[in-house]
Amino acid sequence: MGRRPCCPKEINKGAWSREEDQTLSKYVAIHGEGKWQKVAQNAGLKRCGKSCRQRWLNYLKPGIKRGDISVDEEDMIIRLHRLLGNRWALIAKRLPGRTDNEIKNYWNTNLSKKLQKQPTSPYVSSSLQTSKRHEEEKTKQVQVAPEAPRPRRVKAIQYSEMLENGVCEINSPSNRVEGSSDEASFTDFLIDIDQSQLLNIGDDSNSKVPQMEEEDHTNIHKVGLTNSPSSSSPSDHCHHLLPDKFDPLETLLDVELKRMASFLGLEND
DNA sequence: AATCTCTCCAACCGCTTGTGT
DNA sequence: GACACAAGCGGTTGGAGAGAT
Repeated sequence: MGRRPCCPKEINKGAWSREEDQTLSKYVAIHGEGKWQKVAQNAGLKRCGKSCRQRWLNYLKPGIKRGDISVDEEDMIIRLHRLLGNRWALIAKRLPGRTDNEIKNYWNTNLSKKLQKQPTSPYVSSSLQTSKRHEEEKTKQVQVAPEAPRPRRVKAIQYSEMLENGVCEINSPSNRVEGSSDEASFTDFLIDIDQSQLLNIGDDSNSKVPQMEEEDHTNIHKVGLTNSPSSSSPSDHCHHLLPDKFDPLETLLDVELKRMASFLGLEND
């Protein structure tokens, strides 16, 4: 009993023809994205649903930018990679119009080689190195292990009110384990945050993170470090649903990206 | 001109996660 | 809780084109 094949036997493989692209584009334009297996069947494409999805998302979807990755984008990729490791999808979300596949390919074909040639500051692009302003930055670059711990995916998160000492505790309903202590489920959830990366951002004494942001991620730090048995039970606090999905990783990214924006003179973006 | 080697990138593949029943 | 299915993700592969010999 092997794995059930995800695709019919009679499927096309390899490069997509113009006709196939048109067929897929028309179908998605009419019926929308999703249900990719049905897209493949209903549109009359002899393709695997996954293949249709990938073709659409990486190539046909309106707004996809192709080629000519700018210096700014390159810097962004380098810095995001330092922060996130090989989480191409997350990196791609921060680069409008770029796909995870393209960024991954660009990294593998260009940046990884480029950075290999710069062993002393592996995460600083050549453009950055030429800038005096970036000289400081260079000394601060810390290489992230390629096998940096993978953050968990987090859905809706509840958090308790700010405590008197300014510590915010986070509770994730989806991660709460029946029968386990609240502390355990907290710890489980908090693995989501790579503390070394947090510290990497936070201990940057030279960084000019605006005060508000400093407070923001200080709180996140404390979330990760306040998980002591002495802390009061989360059930003691009234929980509030955040207005929107709150993703600690996103918060971290925002902090880092604001730094980047300021760095690149794009503060108003 | 022919052949080989290298580079790039679209596409494939297997695994994980989310969701519905 | 178990299962099935869909979607998402990242590593890898293979073909096309460019450059070298």
